[in-house]
Amino acid sequence: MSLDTERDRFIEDNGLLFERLGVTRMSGRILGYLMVTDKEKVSFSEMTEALQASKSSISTNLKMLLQIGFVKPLTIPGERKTYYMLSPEMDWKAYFSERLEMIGIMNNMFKKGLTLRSSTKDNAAQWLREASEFYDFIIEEFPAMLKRWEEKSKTT
Amino acid sequence: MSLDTERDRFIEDNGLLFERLGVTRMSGRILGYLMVTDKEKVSFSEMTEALQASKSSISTNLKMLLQIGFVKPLTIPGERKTYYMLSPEMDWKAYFSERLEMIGIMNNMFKKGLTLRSSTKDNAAQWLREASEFYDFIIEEFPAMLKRWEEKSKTT
DNA sequence: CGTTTTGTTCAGTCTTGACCGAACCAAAAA
DNA sequence: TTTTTGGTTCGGTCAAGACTGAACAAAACG
Repeated sequence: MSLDTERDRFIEDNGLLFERLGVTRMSGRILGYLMVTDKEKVSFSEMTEALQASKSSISTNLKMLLQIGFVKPLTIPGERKTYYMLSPEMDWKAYFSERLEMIGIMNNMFKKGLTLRSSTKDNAAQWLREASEFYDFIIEEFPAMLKRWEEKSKTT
Repeated sequence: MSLDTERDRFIEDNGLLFERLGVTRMSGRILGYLMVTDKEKVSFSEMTEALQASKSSISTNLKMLLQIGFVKPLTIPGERKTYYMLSPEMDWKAYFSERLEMIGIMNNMFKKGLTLRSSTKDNAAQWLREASEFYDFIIEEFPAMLKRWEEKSKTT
């Protein structure tokens, strides 16, 4: 298999993975491209070219990736265009903390459900309490875990 | 606000939440209904009635919830129908472990990407390495965290 | 046996939203 | 000023998949 088709395959696979994760296929392709391209920085038009996608799709999805912090813009004096690269300052800790918010929302549903029940002793109430206790635990432990990461990565 | 519309609101909200999480709205409604109903067990037809949904939709989504382990079937001697309830043996630990697999798949992409690169020293390679190290860390730490939960919940 | 109850499955519909093309805009260049 | 470049935005299209309804099974009942 040629190197390029293997990379192309990787890019498409990443698109499909992102789709499974609930994000757009195109954002996965953009990130996949940035992961395997040999260019140290990539312009907007190079993306539309490489991925054979419309400017609007690249624009929208690239903006999302910038927003999340996966990708960083890079401008050069005397050059009009903006280049893009995988963000060297990517903060995985912050990213995961954000994702943790969904856990919190789910937990709120459990607690809310509990307040809506007539009985607080039957099976459903018990179930909700256990669910909420587990989520409480996760929400409590996760920051400590991320802190351990901080310590560990600081030493390298 | 009447109690029932508040519960109905909760059920719909749970549907919308599940949708955000990438599962079907209907599965969220079913689970939401089981969370707030006062019945200790609910039959198939009660669900179609309560949620005003088709038998096929209930059938499909209920099967999914049974599969994940959120819901448990309950049969009664001398009765034809199957009843359903929030599973008293719900294993949150196992559930979270399953979800962790997505992290593993993402991590594999990072590692795969790294092998496809010409250079292992440039920014993208560095980015991939850091990403993978972080995911390695999570995958390594999570089981210990779940074990702590085990210990903690065992004492109650 | 038929009939009724309980649920599954499958073809079709309808909605959502990702993506495209074209119009548009801002800034630099000419 | 006019033109070119780089990118955004907006309306429309198209595909995926969630949900429906109807046809189908299986098992209990009469």
